[in-house]
Amino acid sequence: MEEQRALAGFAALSQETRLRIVRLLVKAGPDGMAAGAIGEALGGASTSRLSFHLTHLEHAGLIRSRREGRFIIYSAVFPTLAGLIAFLMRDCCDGHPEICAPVAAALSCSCEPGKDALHG
Amino acid sequence: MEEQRALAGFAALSQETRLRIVRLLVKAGPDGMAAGAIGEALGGASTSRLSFHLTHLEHAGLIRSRREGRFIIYSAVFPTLAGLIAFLMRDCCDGHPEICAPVAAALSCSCEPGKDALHG
DNA sequence: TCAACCTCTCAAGATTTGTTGATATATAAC
DNA sequence: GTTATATATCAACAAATCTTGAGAGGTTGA
Repeated sequence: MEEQRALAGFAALSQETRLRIVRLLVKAGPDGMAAGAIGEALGGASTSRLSFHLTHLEHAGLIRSRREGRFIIYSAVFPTLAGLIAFLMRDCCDGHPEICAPVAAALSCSCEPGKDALHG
Repeated sequence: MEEQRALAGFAALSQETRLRIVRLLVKAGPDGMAAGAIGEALGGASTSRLSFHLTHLEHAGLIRSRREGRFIIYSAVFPTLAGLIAFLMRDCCDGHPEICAPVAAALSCSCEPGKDALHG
């Protein structure tokens, strides 16, 4: 990932409504959620405001959309999220694994079956 | 990490000068760098501009400072970086490890000795 | 075709953020 | 104690961003 793309990603995540949308979609997984359902989950944002932020996030590559009937379904783009993290931490631990270990540990959630984030 | 703190963190990373500073300090590790050295590495930012961004980053908890003689040394705060990532990806893979695996892989740099990020 | 539904686009105003240049504070060297 | 070095603070202006409200584009079902 190059700098400009990373900047766009972090800028997209730096706004309350957008951060909530992304977290919602991260939890929703590949199925995603319709724009209206997202708006409801956020406690009722106006459609123009919601659309503004969804467009912003999509342009940053953090989410993508597909049409299903009259709904538009949004879902998280996990590789972009991964790219942001990788960009930020690149060359972090050159020769000193213990330095960025807490960062790596933050991600060892239930992704790896049988591994416990707290006690693994 | 709570939402407001995460927002502050991402906002801090969403600006070109600040993102460069953080990456510089992530590479520098615990030793950190003096403000002046950071400014030079950035290609010469005015002291007020540099100070503005360093203060912003410190307030967001992404970096911290200590005085050494007449220098002020800044260094990255890795746990905060880890917290940002964890906040973003929390509950990401509930029952579906394969979904956020690429995100976890992005961090399996040389942190874990003997593990290769590309082929591990 | 008409009506209902879901979502997007646009323009205007309000707010937030970043830059600049001047000045202030703190430490060190002479 | 005077000068040089290193960094922080302040005020003013410039620029980017967010919200609102009105209206338009597609899609579905009668």
